[in-house]
Amino acid sequence: MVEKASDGAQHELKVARTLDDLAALTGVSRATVSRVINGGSAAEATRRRVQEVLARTSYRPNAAARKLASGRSGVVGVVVHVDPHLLFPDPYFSQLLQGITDHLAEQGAGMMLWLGNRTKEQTLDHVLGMSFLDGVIISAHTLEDPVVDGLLSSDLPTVLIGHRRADRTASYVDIDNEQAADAITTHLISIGRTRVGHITGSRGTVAGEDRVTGYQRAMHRAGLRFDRLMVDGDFTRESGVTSAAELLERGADAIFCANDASAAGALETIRASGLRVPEDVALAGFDDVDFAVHLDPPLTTVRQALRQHGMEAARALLQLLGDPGHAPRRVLMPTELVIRQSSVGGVPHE
Amino acid sequence: MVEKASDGAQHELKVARTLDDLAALTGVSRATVSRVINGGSAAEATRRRVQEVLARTSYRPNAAARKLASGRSGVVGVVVHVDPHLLFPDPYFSQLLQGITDHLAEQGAGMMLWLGNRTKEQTLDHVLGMSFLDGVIISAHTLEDPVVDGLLSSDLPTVLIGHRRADRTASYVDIDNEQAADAITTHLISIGRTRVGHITGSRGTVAGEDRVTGYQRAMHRAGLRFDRLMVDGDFTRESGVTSAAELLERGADAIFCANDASAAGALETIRASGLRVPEDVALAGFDDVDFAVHLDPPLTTVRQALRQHGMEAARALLQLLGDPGHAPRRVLMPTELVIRQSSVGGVPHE
DNA sequence: TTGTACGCGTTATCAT
DNA sequence: ATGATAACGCGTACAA
Repeated sequence: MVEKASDGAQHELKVARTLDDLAALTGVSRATVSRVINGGSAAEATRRRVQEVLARTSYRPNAAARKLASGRSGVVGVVVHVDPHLLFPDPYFSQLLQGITDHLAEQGAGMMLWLGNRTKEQTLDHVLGMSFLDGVIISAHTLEDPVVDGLLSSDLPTVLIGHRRADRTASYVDIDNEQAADAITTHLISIGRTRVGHITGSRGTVAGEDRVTGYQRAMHRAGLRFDRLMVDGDFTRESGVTSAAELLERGADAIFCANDASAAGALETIRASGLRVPEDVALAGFDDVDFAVHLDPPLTTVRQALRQHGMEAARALLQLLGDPGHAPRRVLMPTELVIRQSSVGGVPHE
Repeated sequence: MVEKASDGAQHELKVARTLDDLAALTGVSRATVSRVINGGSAAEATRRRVQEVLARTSYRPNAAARKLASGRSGVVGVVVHVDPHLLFPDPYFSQLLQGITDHLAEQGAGMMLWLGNRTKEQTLDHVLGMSFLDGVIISAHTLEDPVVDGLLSSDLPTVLIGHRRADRTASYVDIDNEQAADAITTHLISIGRTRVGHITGSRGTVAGEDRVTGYQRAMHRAGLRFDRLMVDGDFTRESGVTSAAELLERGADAIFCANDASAAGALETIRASGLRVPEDVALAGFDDVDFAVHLDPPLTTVRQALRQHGMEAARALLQLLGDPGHAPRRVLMPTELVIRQSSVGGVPHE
C-alpha cells in the first residue's frame, strides 16, 4: 500500500492506528494525546489541536492495551448456565437477558456471553481466563453452583441474579420468593379454599425451595394441612400436567404452581378432567410471563419485572466497577400479586 | 495477606499470577515457561518440571496481554443486529445462535455478542473498537448494512451468515433462496394450482427479494401470470393474516409465504373465511421452524438447518483464523422441500 | 535447548 | 501543562 503524503489536503482522512501516530500528526507527545482522549488536563489550545486531528482520523484505542495498562476494558461477562435449546424459548431468561443487554448497551459497555454449552467447571475456568473482563453478572439459581462459588472467591467483581443464603456478602439482585409465595397462597386461602395444593419447582433451585417454604408458612398460619398436597415439579409445562392429575385425585380445590409454565400444564389437566377454573379448582402461577394473561382463564400469578432485574443487575455491576471499595449492592426487587380470573372468576372486566 | 513459605508441602496450591511467578517457582526463564505452555520446543525434563508446577498452581494466562503480544485471543464477535425483544422469541435467530455458541464452545473459543440495542453505526464502531476480537460472525440479512460494509472493509476476519451480491469476495454461509423458492412454487404448480399467490418477506432483505425472484421464475416458466398475485409482507404472522385476505379476494388457489410465521398467519385467515386447506387453498411456508409441523394441517415448507448454519459459520471463521492467507470460505447450505398436508392433503400418515 | 531483550499499545508517575 | 519513562503480561526473534 503506497500512501501519498499530500499534506495540503486538510480534510483528508488520515490513518492513525496508535497514539504514537497521533502524536506524530499533532506534534505533541503520546502522553498528551492520551490525556486529551481520556479527559485529563490539557491546555485548551492543544486540546483543540488534538481533537481536530482526531476527527480526521480513524483512530480507535486498543482495548487490549488499555486493559493491560489500566485494568479497565468496558467489557463485562454474562453467565447464564442454561442449555441454549432451553434458554432462548424461555421467556424467563430471555427477558432477563434483554434487560442486561439493554442497560449495558446504553452505558456503552461490551458483553461476553457464556451459556450452558460446557460443564460448569469448564465455564468457570473459561470465564476466569478471560482477563479482559471488568466484572461479571451470573444467574445464580441453583443451590449448588461451582461457577458462582468460583467467581465469588475470585477477585473479579460479580453480581448475582438470585442468591443463596451462603451468598450473604455478595452483590445480588433478587426477589423475596418466600414472601411472594406466602402472599399468593394466602390469596387462595382468602377466597375460601382449604385444600390448596402446590406443584413445586425443581428441588435443586433456590426459587423452588423458597416458594415451598412460603407456601408452607401460609398454610401453617391458616391452620391448614399440606403434607399430602405437595407434588414435585420442575418448572416445565409437562410437570404441571402430570402433577396436577395427582393433586386432583387428592381433592385439591386450589393449586399454586411454582411458575407460569407449570400452571399452564396444570390448567390443561384440570380442564381435561371436566373441572372448571376457578369454580372447582382455583389456579395460580408465578412470574407473570407474556402468555399468563392470554391463558383461558387468565392466570393469577406473581409478577416480577424480569427485564428490570436484568437492568438492575447491570447497573449494580457498573456501579461496583466505578466504586470498587463500596459495600456489596444487594437489591431486592418488588413483586406484585396479579389477581386474574383463574382464581377469582367473576371479576368484572374493568 | 500473609503467606507462609511452607516449601515442605509439595502439594500445596501455590499462587502464580504471571509467567514470571512461574519462572521463579521452577527456576527456568519466563520464555521457557511460555514455550512449554504454548507447545514450543523444550527439553523433556524441563517440560515436565514446568508442568508439575503448573498443576499445583492456579495460573491462567492473561488474555489481554496475549492478544497484545501475539494478536490472538480466542475470542470472536457475533453480531445479530435484531432487537432483543424480537430476537429471542424468534426460532430463526435463536437456532442460528445455538449453532454458533455450540461450535464456539466446543472449540474453546469465547464470544462477544452484539444485538440490535444500538444503531448500526454505533454497533460497527463498538465492534471495531473491541480490539481483542480475532474475528467476527455477522448475520447479513438486509440489502443495505453499514455494519457488514464496515466489517468487510476492515481488516477483521469476517464471516457472513447470508450475503448480498456485493459480498462476492467475502466469506459466507448462505442458502440458495432463489432456487428454493422456485422449487416450492413449482411444487404448488405441480399439484394443479394455477393461481399461486406469494406473500413476500420484508422488501429490504436479501431473503425476501430472492424468494420473490424464485417465485416469479417458477411462475414464468409455467406460463402463469403473477402480477396481481403478490402482496407485500414482512415475515410476521400479522402480515400473513392481512395479506392472505387480499390474495383470497383475488382468487388465489395456493399461497407461498416467504416464511413459516407469515404462513401461520395466512392459515388463520383462510380458515376464518371458511375455506379448506389444502382442498380450496394450498399453503406453503419457508424455514421449517419448530411449529411448522404442529400446525393444522402440518405445513409444507422449505427446511433449512439453521443450527447447522450457525455451526458452519463458526467453523468457517475459526478455519479462516487458523489460515489467514486462505481464500474466502463460501458455503452454500442445502435446503430440503418438506411436503406436508397443507399442500397435499391425502398424504398417508407414514 | 535455553535465556536475553525487545515490542505489543496504552495508562500513569514523575520530573520538568 | 507537558514530555520522558516505567509498568501491564506475554510472545518471540535472536543470541548464546
